[in-house]
Amino acid sequence: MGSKYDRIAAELRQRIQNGQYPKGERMPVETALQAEFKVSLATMRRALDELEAQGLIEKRQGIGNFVRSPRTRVRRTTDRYQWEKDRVRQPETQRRTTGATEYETGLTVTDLDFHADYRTVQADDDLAQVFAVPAGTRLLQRTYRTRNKDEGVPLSLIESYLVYDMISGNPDLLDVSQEPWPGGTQHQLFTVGIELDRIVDEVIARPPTPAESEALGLNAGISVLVLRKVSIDTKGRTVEVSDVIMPGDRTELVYTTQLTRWRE
Amino acid sequence: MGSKYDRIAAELRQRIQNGQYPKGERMPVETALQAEFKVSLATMRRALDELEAQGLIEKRQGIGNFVRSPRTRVRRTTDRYQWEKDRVRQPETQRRTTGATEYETGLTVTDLDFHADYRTVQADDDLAQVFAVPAGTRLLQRTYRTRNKDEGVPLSLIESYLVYDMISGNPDLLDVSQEPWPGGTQHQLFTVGIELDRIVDEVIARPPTPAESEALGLNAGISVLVLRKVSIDTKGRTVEVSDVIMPGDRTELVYTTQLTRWRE
DNA sequence: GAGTGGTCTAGACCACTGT
DNA sequence: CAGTGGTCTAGACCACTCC
Repeated sequence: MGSKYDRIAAELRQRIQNGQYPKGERMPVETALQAEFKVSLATMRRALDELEAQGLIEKRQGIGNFVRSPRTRVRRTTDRYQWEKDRVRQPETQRRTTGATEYETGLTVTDLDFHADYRTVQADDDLAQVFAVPAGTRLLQRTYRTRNKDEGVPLSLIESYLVYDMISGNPDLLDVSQEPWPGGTQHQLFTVGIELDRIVDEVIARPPTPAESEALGLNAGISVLVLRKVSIDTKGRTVEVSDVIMPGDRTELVYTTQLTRWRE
Repeated sequence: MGSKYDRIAAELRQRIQNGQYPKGERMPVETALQAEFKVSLATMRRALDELEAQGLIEKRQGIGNFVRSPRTRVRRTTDRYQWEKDRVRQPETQRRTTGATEYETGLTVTDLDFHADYRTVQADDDLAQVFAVPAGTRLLQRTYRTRNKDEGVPLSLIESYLVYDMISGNPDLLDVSQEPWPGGTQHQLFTVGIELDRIVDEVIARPPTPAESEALGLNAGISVLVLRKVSIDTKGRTVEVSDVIMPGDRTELVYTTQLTRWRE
């Protein structure tokens, strides 16, 4: 804590907070700061690394170090789970047009970058346990990337798993060229007679793998939010497992827990 | 990507994954690795920093670098919101004894480290907006730390806010010495005639502040999960806002969304 | 080409841990 | 005390961005 770079980082944090280095602006160049604090370049850079890891600055090679403005986060609410279910039994024309904007951060047609990819894989121990099937059971693995229409960077990386034999009754579901499927996964399941009872989301945060960091365009020090979404049908079977990787600095998850009223 | 430290980090990752450096064990000392890869110490350490940021190793000064075994995560489910509500109207003896173990990761009596701290503060713009009150409104701020009985490190840092005038009808609620309150916050609210209708959780991940990093004993590169829990009563008022800071590498949040059945 | 941040070196010394 | 990782220096050269 008493190290030079810690004290320098603290001082620079101060300057950012009191507006001496304004949000979005470039900071003094490293050699200037080095001279001001009378330390070696390596030490100066170490201090700046601290600030980067705390998400306070962004380093851009060849240009400079910039004070970061807080990221606007995309809200992902779970209202859309019910909303998607309600749409399932509407006619297709309806499903295609229903205003998806309100839920545009979700798995809706208009904002998916459909480089969707289908594979059949064998359940590993982890997935076998969640689906309550033997390891090695054939699964359909679907890989998606959602992308904000405006930006180039993906909002999330998704891997979805379905038990192959549970959905093979409708060959269209096994065909990647059918994507995007109007009405979403719940409608796909509906075509093989499956109705969802509930969805369980498990949320963790962890450092990104190098591949995830690359794919999501993450800055150093930013974690990913990992959402495992488990869909359970009215017969109590796990019918879909979906792993969603989201950038930690651009995501906000919202969950509403409705409580039952007390009896009078 | 083609940098030396990246390639070294990748190679070491390999060795960890294939078990050449077993989980929990000490890695070769830095000077040995430096000699093996024929790089300077600084470069070697940079490679190891990468692995640390990815949560793969843990550096312990004066001892060595250790391969990390994956953290066991504490699950925080939202079932306990309803569970806590159900307990509210039970007699106190009941409330004190009901097995809290099942929900021990939550705000229950047995696992709270009650260095609770009460202050009255004025609502800043952020809180004023959430409570839908004018900025400057008097709030009761309660600060907690939950601590696992086994370990020394706090599991979470909590700041809870209540509108002062909404609860001042029961002076006990303003008195820190009344903590821990059997039955939890929902029971406290019950004593001033408030029944909760729903709870909205907003979840984000972000790098820790230095203070949080210190308090939670976080390793470098680990983010915190921040949960803002907003409690809304049956009259539609926001009655409590709670900010919970949890270590990203030791926490798992679980949310269940119940869907309504289709009409036959 | 000028200016910026990124990588790397070789070496010194400090701080912490266990014996 | 010996052995470990942590900090810091001074300087060289590379890679990227913009004019």
